[in-house]
Amino acid sequence: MHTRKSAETRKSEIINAALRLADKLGPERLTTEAIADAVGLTQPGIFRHFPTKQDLWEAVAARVGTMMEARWAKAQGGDASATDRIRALIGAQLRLIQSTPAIPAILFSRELHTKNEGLRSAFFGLMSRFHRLLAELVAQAREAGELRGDLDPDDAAYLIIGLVQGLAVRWSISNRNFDLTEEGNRLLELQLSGFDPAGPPVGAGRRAS
Amino acid sequence: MHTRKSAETRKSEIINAALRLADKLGPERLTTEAIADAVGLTQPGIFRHFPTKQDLWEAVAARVGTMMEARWAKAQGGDASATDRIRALIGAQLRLIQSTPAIPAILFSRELHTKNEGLRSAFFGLMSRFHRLLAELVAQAREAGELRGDLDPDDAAYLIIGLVQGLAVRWSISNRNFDLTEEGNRLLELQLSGFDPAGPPVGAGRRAS
DNA sequence: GTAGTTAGTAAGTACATGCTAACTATGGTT
DNA sequence: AACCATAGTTAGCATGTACTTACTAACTAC
Repeated sequence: MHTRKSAETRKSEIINAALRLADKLGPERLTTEAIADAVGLTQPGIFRHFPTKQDLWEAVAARVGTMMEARWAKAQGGDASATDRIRALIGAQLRLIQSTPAIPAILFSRELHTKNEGLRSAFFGLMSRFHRLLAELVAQAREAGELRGDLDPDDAAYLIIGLVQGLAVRWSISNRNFDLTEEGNRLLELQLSGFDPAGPPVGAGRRAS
Repeated sequence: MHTRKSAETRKSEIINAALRLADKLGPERLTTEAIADAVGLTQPGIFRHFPTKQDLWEAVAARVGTMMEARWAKAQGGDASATDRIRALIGAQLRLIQSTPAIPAILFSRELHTKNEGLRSAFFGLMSRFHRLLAELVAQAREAGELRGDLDPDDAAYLIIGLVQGLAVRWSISNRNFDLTEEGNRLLELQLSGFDPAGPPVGAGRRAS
């Protein structure tokens, strides 16, 4: 009756389902039953692959981590300017959020973090790495004269990350009624224009319109 | 045996406890039992004051709403420049978050929102009003020549809100190991410097150090 | 083809949690 | 001082959910 698959593929399926459902239901309301249904197993079948639900969450976190790092690495490839690499990095992050909207939900779920210190620190580490990456790019761009020389790379990176986070939050609570990457690119250009060494566009001192 | 208080004060105590515990446990893990313990009642005693838990959440949301609007209004009073009113508004918001850290947790809790459409739209409305307020201040500052004339007030307001949200998130998942308002003020100054019509500080075109 | 391993199932346990029902006792009003 | 509206209690129900146990059937090695 039941179709039998290798543990590897099943684990992967379960993690995928968890990511999909964590978005649909919210991370805390994600039950093993819901996952089992989605994946075509009985509820206890989940525990064949993950001894506890916490283990499942850790696997999900690991998956999210590798997804992110892979995209970050790819966005760094090539020999574009530092500023363009910032654009690429943020673009990659926005596309990832768009394709896997559970990520911010999990990342910022207070529930998971209070219950699960391991997850909290894992995500904190992820965000720290993202920040470091961005700050380095800002420093490079500054060095290359593409950005203001008085810019603190750490703070500039925080502002850019805030842009992404604020956008993700707004996207989520607005029921996703706008295009994430489009809006994100516009805001990023505005943010970068504020970091421009040449100052704002010509004629910006007084109202443009 | 039990001390008996007026329904008014008890309701207030319950809401306070809910706010404190929503921060400590996460909004979704906040149980009526925990609230009852904190307030010195038995668990069913809560239901004497709020027929359902949803009613409690709505009362909490209303409280948060009035808290925010009161602070916003106060931060607007006086005859400071538009830019300084932006500083005051953001400062007020940061202090509110610092004194009531449950607020971002509740505001962005996916769980509450999926379960409770009323809350979702209430908070969405709150955030929209905040954004409108900020955007108007930006527009005024632009009009007064304090900010770049090419600035889109809506987008600029989104960036500033992102700054606050990103900060709140980082503060939360870092276990609050930095001073929120201090960090916030520094980042706000950086953000505003990017909106300055005069461009970046003198000598910023190349590395300052 | 038989034996051992393991993915899967059925049935059920333990416990948390929102909520109800029936009763109790406090404290302001008369 | 008696009254009584109501804040509060005790006991319990219904439901949801992580996890267990004991078994079954599919795949794999010999």
